[in-house]
Amino acid sequence: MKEITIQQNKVLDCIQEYINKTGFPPTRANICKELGFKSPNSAETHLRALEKKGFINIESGTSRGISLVNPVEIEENGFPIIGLVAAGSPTLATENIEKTVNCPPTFFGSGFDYFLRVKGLSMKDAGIMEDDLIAVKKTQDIRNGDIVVARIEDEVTVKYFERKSPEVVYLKPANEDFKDIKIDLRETEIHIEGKSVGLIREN
Amino acid sequence: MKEITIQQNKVLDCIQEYINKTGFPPTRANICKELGFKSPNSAETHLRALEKKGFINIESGTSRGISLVNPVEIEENGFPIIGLVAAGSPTLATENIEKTVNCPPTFFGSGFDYFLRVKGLSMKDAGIMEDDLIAVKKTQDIRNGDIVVARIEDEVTVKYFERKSPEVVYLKPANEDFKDIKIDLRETEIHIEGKSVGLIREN
DNA sequence: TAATATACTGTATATACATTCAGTATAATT
DNA sequence: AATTATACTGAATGTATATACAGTATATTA
Repeated sequence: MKEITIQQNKVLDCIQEYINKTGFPPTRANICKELGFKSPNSAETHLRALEKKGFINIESGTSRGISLVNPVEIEENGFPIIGLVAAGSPTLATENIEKTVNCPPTFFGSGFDYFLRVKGLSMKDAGIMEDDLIAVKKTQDIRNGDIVVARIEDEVTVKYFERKSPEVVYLKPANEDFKDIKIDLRETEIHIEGKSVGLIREN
Repeated sequence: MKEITIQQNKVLDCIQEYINKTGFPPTRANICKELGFKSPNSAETHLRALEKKGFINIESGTSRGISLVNPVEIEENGFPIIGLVAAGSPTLATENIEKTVNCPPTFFGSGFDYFLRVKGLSMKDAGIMEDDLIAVKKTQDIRNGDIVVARIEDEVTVKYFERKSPEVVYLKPANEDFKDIKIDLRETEIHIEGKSVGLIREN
């Protein structure tokens, strides 16, 4: 964004005010009237300068085709959506990323790392439905009752976490059609990928 | 604000989307192209109807002189959260806004207008839990099975919508502890505030 | 039964508007 | 010394656009 002159700034402000007042952008003639110009070409040249400097867009051949280029997104906050595949750890490898979602990092309070697309209805009673996006925070700081993204061997699941003893952990679904998964840590290895800190559903 | 027809609502949505997309309102021809009309007069008559009913203003003799009476675009990307109170229509009045959430307008596909904080568990089996935020799109274009924000008298609820006949509408909860609400339109007036197009849960 | 609202197609036209060309003038670069 | 950018007036022109008029058709209301 280059520097702007005083007159060009007046024109820019004029456009903004006109839109606020009427709901649609001004014509060249409108700008002339507002700023006291006597030729539509005065407005035209200023508009071209503003376009060249990146402050506005002008749709060619279109009446009132002026649109303001707002400094757009302050931060580019793209968070990846990862498909929850039955096998394998959710990785941030490009091939596993469906797309990215733009939202503030503080969207779900303390922060999160990625979205996981849920398959199945094992957490139905916790309000987590098929194809919902869980906001996952990578952490090992898990407490009983947290909803965790856990991996056993190559299987990744979303479940309630409950530690019964130093050796025994339960992964509990929120759906009576599914059974609790009991894990004896002396026999089976379990990896906690993170925990759910929020949810997004796209209808 | 009188009632609006489905076609008129499509035109209204079209205007809103066009403004969001381009920054300026559409011409009659633009609307025709978007909605598949073959005559500019199709758009014209709808516009006049919308003006008569108070949804838009039309500046006479002015190109693209359409402005929305209820511009939902409050800020760049700030969407208000409105508490679902038992009494009264959810309004965008300042005192009803808990806070605003920043996210892209296209977060849930086609766009939405505000968030509604859900009270109660009547939509539990649809994965809508207490204190969840429903993304609500103001529209009258409702189909059977849609989750709607409906108002009967002063009571606002979130339910499945199902029209049984021209006179009978059912509002169905997604929780066996709650009963279907049967509404005879000849006796009771029902206002559809909008429909749910998405959901956010903050853990 | 007539009148009105909705929902369109299709044609026509005055004018609102973008845009180019021709100038004048001053200040800042190269 | 020659460009280039800024800052305007003034006139000209093609077209983008609003808008009226003439129809067709269905549904609702008085």
